[in-house]
Amino acid sequence: MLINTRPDPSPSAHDRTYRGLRTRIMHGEIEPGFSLTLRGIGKEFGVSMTPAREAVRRLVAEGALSLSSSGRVATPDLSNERIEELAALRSLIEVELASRALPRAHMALIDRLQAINGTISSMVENHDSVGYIRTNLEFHRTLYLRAQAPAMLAMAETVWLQLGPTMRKLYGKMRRNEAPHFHRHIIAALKAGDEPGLRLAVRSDVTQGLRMLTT
Amino acid sequence: MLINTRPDPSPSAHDRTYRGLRTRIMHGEIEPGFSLTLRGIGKEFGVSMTPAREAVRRLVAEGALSLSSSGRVATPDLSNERIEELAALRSLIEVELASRALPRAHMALIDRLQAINGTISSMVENHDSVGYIRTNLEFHRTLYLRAQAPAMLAMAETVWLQLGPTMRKLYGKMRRNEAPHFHRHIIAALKAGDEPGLRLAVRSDVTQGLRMLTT
DNA sequence: ATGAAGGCGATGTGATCACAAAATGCGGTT
DNA sequence: AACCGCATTTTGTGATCACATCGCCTTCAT
Repeated sequence: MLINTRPDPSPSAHDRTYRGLRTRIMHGEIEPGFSLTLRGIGKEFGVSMTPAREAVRRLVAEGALSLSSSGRVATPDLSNERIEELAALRSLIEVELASRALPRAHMALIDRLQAINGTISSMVENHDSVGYIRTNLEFHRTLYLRAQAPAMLAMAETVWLQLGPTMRKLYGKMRRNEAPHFHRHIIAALKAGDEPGLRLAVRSDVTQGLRMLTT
Repeated sequence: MLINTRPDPSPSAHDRTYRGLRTRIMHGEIEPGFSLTLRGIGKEFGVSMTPAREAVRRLVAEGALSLSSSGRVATPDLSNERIEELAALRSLIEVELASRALPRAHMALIDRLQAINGTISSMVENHDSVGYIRTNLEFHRTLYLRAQAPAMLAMAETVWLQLGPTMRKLYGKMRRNEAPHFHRHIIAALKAGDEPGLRLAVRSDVTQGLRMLTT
């Protein structure tokens, strides 16, 4: 063995661009309605227009970006009806994922979830909204990974992506010092092996935040 | 008024390519594992490699095509676990869509569903498997459109797309003359305004076909 | 006859270019 | 001072090209 200790030796340019944009959108670093240009994206990631276009097309296909009639690309400004739909989808899919993860949830997983929950609290104290969103998603993803259902998890992440820019607005108007309330219910239900309780806790956690956006 | 009676004056080249490939995949016209080339796609749709690449990237993002490590693109050959996941997703989302469509389902809609059901029967008689899949999806889409939930419908169509090539195999080994059995249950539940019955009928209809694939 | 090695063709990737359409800003008019 | 029209600039689209890589097939040696 000689060189190349990196796991992925050469991520293609369009993939780097895609991933970069994706995390920025999912973590709510871009406000809804913000408009992007292909040349700007290319310049930012040091690539030409071609990979930038491919990354944008991919994100448009996933609903993370919206394409105006003239081809202009921007982060979507969601209507209340669409937010309600996406919240319902989160609830449907994530409750199922949690339910499937429950029989496989050992103590080590619960410990990790509690540690992540602690990080979320510190994010709240530091008023770091992007960090809050990122760590909150990490909490959910850590749980759902145990479900061993990659297609469902991908679906859930697609919904997160669509809600990303809107999340920013949500946690902007959220009252501070509000720790992740229902996360404790989720952990308690996991410990007790209480499936109905887990379903209710996940549904509540997913629904609570989005509800204050549609009013 | 002079020219241009078409509703869409100039669908972009990549969009025509995308739509063409999409319907062929969703309707099961391509067998699982079939491999495609960008130049071949471009030649088929009369465009250059650039729009073909964009269409392919979009379809890969939706899970309709899979990308090998070397960048080769092919229709995915789904594992049994993935088929089970996608069937569960269909069940979750489509039951919700049907439930939301129920209060808006008037007699005209039920008549149209019955007409589509008749077309499905004729497709079965003619041994037209592609026509069967297409008309079957039309049945579901017609119902779900009444739910007025575009994000959910898009999600459901993404799942259909992923199952498209696999559907071909299913209806190949399905015994002929088997009319759409649970569709009658769906229509009956719609007429009666029976929500639990509707949920059960949709879940059964979605699950029955996929079950014989995973065995 | 069989297996390996080398070469040739096919294929994906990314950059660049020409072009059309849209947006922006400037200047003139009322 | 406000508004309309035109020109300039910006931006997306699609085609083409150069290049690296992968696969396949031929060919040669054992």
